[in-house]
Amino acid sequence: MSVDRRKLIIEAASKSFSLFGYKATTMEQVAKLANVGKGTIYTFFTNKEELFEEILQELIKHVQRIAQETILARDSFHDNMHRFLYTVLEFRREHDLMIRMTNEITEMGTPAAKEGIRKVESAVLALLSMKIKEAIERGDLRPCDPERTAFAMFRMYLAFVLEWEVTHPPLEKEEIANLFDLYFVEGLAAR
Amino acid sequence: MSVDRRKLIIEAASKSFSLFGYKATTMEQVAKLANVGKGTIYTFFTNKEELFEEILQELIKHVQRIAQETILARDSFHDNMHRFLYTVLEFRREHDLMIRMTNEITEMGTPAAKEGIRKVESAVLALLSMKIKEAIERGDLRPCDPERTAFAMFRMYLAFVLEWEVTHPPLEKEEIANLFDLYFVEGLAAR
DNA sequence: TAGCTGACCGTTTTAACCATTTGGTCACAA
DNA sequence: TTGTGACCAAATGGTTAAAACGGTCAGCTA
Repeated sequence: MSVDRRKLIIEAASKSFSLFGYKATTMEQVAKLANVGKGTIYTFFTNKEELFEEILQELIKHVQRIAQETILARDSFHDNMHRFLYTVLEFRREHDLMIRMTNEITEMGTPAAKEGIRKVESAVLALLSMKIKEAIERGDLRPCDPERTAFAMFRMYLAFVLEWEVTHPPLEKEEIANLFDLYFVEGLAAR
Repeated sequence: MSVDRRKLIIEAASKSFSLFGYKATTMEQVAKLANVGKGTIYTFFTNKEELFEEILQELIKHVQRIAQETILARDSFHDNMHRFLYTVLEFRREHDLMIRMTNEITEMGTPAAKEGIRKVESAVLALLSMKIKEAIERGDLRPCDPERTAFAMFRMYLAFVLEWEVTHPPLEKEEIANLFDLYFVEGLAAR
């Protein structure tokens, strides 16, 4: 084997998807970037969508690994959850392909990009859901539906990190952590 | 005075905005529907935007009145808040003009419709914020920033009512109330 | 003559057109 | 056997003439 053409293609496509988005990335461009003939791409991937899917799966694994690493046994549930959610959203905010997909959704309505974001979020939610389930079994959290709880936590975080600053001055990382703690962990009921 | 032309115009425009949306509503169409000349509209409203604004203000007053009525002194904070939020979102789900604006945002990106939704939500948030402030003063809630709390509550409700059912079976009104209570009022911390 | 109107104006949007580019194939070269 | 780029139908982008639009105003009518 001289060179791993599959890997070359994935690297080229990944770069192009991040740089120009799904729609603006052409198979010819990918072929040129990877120094392979266009036909070669189709020996590894049935079509453009599947090539994108492959890169998406890598992205998901990446964010999952990063998120996993934030969970530290010695820390409290609150600290762990906050770090977890913040890491995921920082990843979303900083990773080129994520940024590009978000832009592509708002500017055009590219279904592939929409599905991409949805899949990443769904993977994160599954992981978060698992962590919540463990916390319940450990006795750190009250019994509750892990899936719904993960959904609620993630949406609230998303709202504070991405939507709040549309109409208000952005919140500090610390402030978001405190709000998360107050609303979700402690509860608002007067004691 | 024979007929209140201003009122005729507002009724016709309201119908058309609800039926076809902001962009697809033409001033000529409104004039025909109202049985007035096109020029007459411009004796009451400086332009299309102001005509829309007027109808939006009526919509905001309407949702505010309806939401206000859900607050009953004899009921608990939890019951009141839930009824409040649910009423607002039911209004959003059922009112023709709200539905049409939401569609217009997702299908095209009409700025007027986007601003419209934003204004209604902002008015609701202000009202909710006030109610939370009262609850804190009354001692029903812990001290917290009313604006941020209103934002968090509303976003979470929106997420459960509108977004959850994109990927899951929809939640019953009762279930949402319970989740709201568990996450927001009681808190998830093990006791 | 005050209130109302629809023909009219400059601008924007739509639609029809064609040239180019695209994702995907396959006969052939290495 | 593995890899390729010329090739194809389909999709897209650019262009431009025609239609439709928001907004105005001279003149009509009650």
